[in-house]
Amino acid sequence: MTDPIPLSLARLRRSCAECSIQQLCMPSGMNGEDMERLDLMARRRRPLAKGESLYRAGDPLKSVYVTSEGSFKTVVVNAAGEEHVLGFHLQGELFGLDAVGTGQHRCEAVALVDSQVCELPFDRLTSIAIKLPSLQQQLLRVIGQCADHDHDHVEVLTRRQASERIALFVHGLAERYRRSGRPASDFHLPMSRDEIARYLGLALETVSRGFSRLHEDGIIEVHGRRVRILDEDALYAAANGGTDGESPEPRKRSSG
Amino acid sequence: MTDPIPLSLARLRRSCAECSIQQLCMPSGMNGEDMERLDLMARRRRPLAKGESLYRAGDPLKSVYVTSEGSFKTVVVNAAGEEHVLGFHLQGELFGLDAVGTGQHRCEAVALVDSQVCELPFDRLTSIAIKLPSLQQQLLRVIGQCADHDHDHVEVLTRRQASERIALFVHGLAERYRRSGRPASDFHLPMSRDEIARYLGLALETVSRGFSRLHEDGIIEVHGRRVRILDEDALYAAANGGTDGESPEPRKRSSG
DNA sequence: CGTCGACTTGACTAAAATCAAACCCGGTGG
DNA sequence: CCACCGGGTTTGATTTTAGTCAAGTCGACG
Repeated sequence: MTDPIPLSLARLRRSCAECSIQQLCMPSGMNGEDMERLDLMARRRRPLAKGESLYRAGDPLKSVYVTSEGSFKTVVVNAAGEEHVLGFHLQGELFGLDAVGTGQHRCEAVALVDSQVCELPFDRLTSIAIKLPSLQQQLLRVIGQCADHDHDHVEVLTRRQASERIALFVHGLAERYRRSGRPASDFHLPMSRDEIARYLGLALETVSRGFSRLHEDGIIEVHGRRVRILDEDALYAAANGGTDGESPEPRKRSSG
Repeated sequence: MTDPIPLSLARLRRSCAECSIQQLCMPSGMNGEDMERLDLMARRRRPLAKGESLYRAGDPLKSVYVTSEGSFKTVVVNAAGEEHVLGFHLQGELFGLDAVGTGQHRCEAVALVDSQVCELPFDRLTSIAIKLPSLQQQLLRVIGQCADHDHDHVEVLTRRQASERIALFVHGLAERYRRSGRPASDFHLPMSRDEIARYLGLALETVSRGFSRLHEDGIIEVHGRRVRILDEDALYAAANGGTDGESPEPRKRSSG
């Protein structure tokens, strides 16, 4: 593993500016003392090397986390020993809320690449929220948005066609890159085909074929983990049964 | 549709005693005034006839709800016009939190049978929570538990085999009935095969076959919507690849 | 008693899983 | 510099599974 990236102050500022819960860390209606406390709290950053776990299933809820550099996956291992991927957590995104319900984490969070998290001790967060209605509101909203991610996941999983799931997945990633102020139509996948497959409930070969097919159709360009979206509308159409960009008649596959 | 059930006081008390968010309505460390306000708030009950919608996608967040009688489903209709079922909400269960993230409901809630909900205006809930730390804690926990339901749904959907999804679904229902103090191994499904199929991401015929198979195997007894669990361990095993109660060799299908 | 809707069952078809083999690329060492 | 290695990825051939189409059954209700 390579050494953890030394944290540059400029990068830190940028990552905070792009953070999904920026309003938690720097709410406007906050007095100096609270501000200072929250600032201290949120500053606690932690580096993780690729493959390292931030928490594991069964760990007690201590903190929630925001990816400040890199990316994470959350996984559960079922009774049969298979790993299911519950989510990917890109830069600026909050995760770790799976423990709020029971007080214990239900899944394991693993760094996909060398990464940094911003750690938010949960009890401090709630104790400040009690004093600060706007923070409480914001906290609730952020939690709600995490639930929305789960709903998005469900939406992907209920797509019948594998090709639709894959297109929707790529489209969703692009959306999230855009939201965090990063190029949305040209990016590097932090996760393997296998991990995508375990997220989409498919075999890894099926995922690979799906990517190839989108490439063939001129919707995206793929080269390993490098993805470039050529036609976002067609991608979205492909995610919804291909009623638009796709030809309704059975496609001719190559020349044979 | 039949008339809404007239609310009996006895039933009301019972349903409150079994409610998942009972601690929200009757927290212990609460002064008299708060108690009274919360009581008033929570008492607002509303009957819905089978098929009626409680809210629709796009509706602004007003309240969250607890099923006090009957049951609900939440659904989204996708671009292709297909209905996907996101969840079922049995007696005593909280729902409607899908609007917390954006302030608007993302899905529609429909009564599966003639039902009653206990309506909790969200702004009042949060404004009381600000004054009452224990309520805030509890509120967060309850929201977290709703997110857990979504995770359960994901877990079901990532099961490869249709039979596993179905077994896990039945098992999960039993769990929930048990939790709400109802018979857990002999119950009546409030939803149709079609609705189960749309929840599990399967064709309704596949769901029907799955039930029949569990019946054949002596794990459950099914007669339409009447379900009786004969062997809970085997059911759980069937949900996890059937490594236990199931025979590993290819099964002989009946006699002919 | 007939009708309707929900459910079940069967036969066939389409799709994705599986098994298996190549491929590409970055890194390593000769 | 080039041969070799290994992980991740792509591609192909085959098998298994669930979806689709279609017919039939069951039960509730008018």
